[in-house]
Amino acid sequence: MGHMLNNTIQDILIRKARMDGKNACWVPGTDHASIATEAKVVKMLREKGIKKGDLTREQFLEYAWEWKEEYGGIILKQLQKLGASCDWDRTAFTMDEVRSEAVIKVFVDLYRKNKLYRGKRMVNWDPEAKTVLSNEEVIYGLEQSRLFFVKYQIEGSIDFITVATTRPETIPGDTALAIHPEDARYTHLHGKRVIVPIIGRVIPIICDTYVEMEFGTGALKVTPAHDVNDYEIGKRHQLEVVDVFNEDGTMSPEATVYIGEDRFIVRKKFAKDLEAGGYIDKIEDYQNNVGRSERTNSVVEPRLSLQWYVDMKALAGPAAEAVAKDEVEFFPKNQKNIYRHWMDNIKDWCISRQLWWGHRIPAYYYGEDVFVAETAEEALAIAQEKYPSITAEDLRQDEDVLDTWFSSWLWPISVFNGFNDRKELDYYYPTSVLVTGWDIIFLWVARMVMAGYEWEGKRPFEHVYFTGMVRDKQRRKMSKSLGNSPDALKLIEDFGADGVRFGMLSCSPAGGDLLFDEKLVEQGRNFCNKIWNALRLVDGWEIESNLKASEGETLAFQWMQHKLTSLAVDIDKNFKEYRLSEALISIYSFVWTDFCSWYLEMVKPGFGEKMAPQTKENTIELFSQICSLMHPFMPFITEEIWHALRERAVGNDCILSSYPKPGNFDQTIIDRVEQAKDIITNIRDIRNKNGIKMKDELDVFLVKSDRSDVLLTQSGWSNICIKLGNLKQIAITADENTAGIGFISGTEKCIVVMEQAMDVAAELDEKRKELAYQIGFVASVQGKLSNERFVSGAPEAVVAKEKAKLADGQERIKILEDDIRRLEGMV
RNA sequence: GGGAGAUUAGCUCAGUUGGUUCAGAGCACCUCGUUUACACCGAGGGGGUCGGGGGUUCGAGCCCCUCAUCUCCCA
Repeated sequence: MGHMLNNTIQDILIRKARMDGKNACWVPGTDHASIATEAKVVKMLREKGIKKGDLTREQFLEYAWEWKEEYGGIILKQLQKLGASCDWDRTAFTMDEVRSEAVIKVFVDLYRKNKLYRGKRMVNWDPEAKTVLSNEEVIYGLEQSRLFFVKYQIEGSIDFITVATTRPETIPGDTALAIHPEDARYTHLHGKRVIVPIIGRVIPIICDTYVEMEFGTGALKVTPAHDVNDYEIGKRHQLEVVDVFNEDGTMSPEATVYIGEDRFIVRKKFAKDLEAGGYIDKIEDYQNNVGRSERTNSVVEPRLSLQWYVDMKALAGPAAEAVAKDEVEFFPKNQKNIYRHWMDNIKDWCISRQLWWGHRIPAYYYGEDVFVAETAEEALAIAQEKYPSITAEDLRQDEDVLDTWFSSWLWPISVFNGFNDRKELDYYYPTSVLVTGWDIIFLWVARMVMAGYEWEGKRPFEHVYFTGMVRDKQRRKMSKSLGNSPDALKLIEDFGADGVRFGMLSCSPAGGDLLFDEKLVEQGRNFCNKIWNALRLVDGWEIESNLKASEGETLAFQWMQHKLTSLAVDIDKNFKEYRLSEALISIYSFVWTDFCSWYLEMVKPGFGEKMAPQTKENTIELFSQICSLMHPFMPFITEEIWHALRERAVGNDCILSSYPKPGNFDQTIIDRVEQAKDIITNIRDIRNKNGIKMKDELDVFLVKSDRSDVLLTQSGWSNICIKLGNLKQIAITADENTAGIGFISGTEKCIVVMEQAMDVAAELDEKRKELAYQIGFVASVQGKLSNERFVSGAPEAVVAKEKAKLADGQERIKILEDDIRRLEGMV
């Protein structure tokens, strides 16, 4: 679902840009997701009874490519179903030829610039995938485990010191026992040594302030090969490093016990042995934070290993500055802080992955020497400078592949083949906008910015729009592994692509998470249905060529035109700030409420009647503009309607129509019609409350005033009121005591003439409430205006507004008081 | 432990630089509806002390402080 939201947003932006007349280029593509894919392929092979170890690298890759061909297209297919208007013939893949070449070039380039190195580090190791994981790929969670209190005998003594550990299986790797230097309980042990239970190794007791005196017994076993902190302690005290695990999480020969057996089985067995040997003091239930691989869910093992690293400090500078100075602008803004914080604490990037599916590292070894080159031949040539006699067979290429992100971070450049050919790059780079989820701001966004400055010296994109995460109703992130993601293609089938797009977007402000609910796409579908029915209505109108558009129809059309322009102003603003959800909602309400519920009703001919050609033409024009307005959000239905509305020349398509532009509009026309709507709504309410049927025609009067005169002289104004209010007439009266139910619209007193008895008491009650409200209103305004500091301090326009409010309020109070007096006389 | 953010209607969320009594949308809810585009609908309506407290200001949902609750990120 994340993909659906993300791509809906990208499609909206690209369609809008295209309709604005820009050369809009959207390159679709996928990455090779090395860990996930390799895991899937291994699993598939296992189901076929094939073990990865039985295959050569080449054989395995053949299967992997097959798998990729079969399943890799799913995302792209979903995109197409969703209506994504990509430049499909540019479709790129991180492992295709162009992109692979870029990866290798970049690796070599960084190596030669000394920004890439090989080093031994403690890494997050996934024993199931047999690969290194980045911090971002490890998920920590509280898990129930047991805390073993193990007794270590002091050398040359019968005394013991007890150590608490959750991992007894690492005891064979212990090379020291650490205590806090100020821990009074253990002062007498300074300089002594202890014997590792069962193993028999004699190890020193060391003092280190890292030890927490309050935790466990205050004594810590140190296993430098299997714990990040222990490794640091080990370095400080020059401890021996004993690696007791193999790469698949089984015990290594160095462990000397249970060699080849799995770490978790050994944990149980070894604990039993300890117990049998009398080494266990006690065992407590314990909750601790356990890291698991995001891909395989196996418990991550800290492991010491030789890996390739990118020197991030060498790349971070310009990238950090670019975002700080908004040269690369983030939407929403708050992501800036998160980015800065990460940049300030940047760590080197481990890019080796112990997998086959990916770009094989272009490093070639001869003994202890490393030669880095784009090809084996080139590497050989370099090697021969030092060792003239060696041949290609003597060089051994690194077995590992590169982290997938090491190819993704080049995307803004590599999709244009920019490392090879500048033609397209010069035209399209820097790109305009990147749309992505905030969860990969470090993995992807930050690194793309770095790569952009490193190789192009320029930002890769101007804007980054971070979408929220799609979550289920329980606020869990939707993911394939959780299985809580609805089937996107099924959703599209059930609700239509436009319905799904609408639903996803209508509730998705920039950066805010989206709680997915089928109700949302249902609303989208309903909207599509509504528009479609509007088309059916307009389509069915028959014209009578000698009819002229009525004044009411003309005013209705003008009102819509001005309102549409006013809407275009809002939309333009919303697009500039990436407030797409707001833009969509404003269009939704314009189409459903203003166009369907009001405009179409204003111009709709009576039963069996025909319509003026101009009115139909106006309506089709309006509807076409609405199609353009909605098109980026709902491309399918708008295109369909665009062509159903009228015959159009080949190539005259909604997708290429010009997006309605912001411009000047006449607020007066809008306001007058809005007031007509208000009056009509009031009349309908009065009908409702008094049980007056819609088909009973009513007389309505506006009490004479300058403003009511203006309204009634507006051409077409009364026609609209009469039609939608189903009135006999709407006219001015000088008699404010005309019998009937009164209401106020703006500052106008209106009276609906009643032929039947009305509920005077209820009417009075309502009027009194209204009066109380108005009195409060006027009092608050008066309070402001009588405040010397407000009048002198606030801007003139604000003061003027307040004065107008006061006058309006006083006017309304007067009308209400008169009306109440009149009603009281009727009781 | 460090950092970021949130708290507005029954639910999910808007509310842009403080300026209408400004509190808004959708869904849900209530009343009415066989007018031939649409019940995936129409007309109308009810509903919130903007988490608590304090402050700045002529004016606070918006700015500041504080408390409470929650979420996320990093270690």
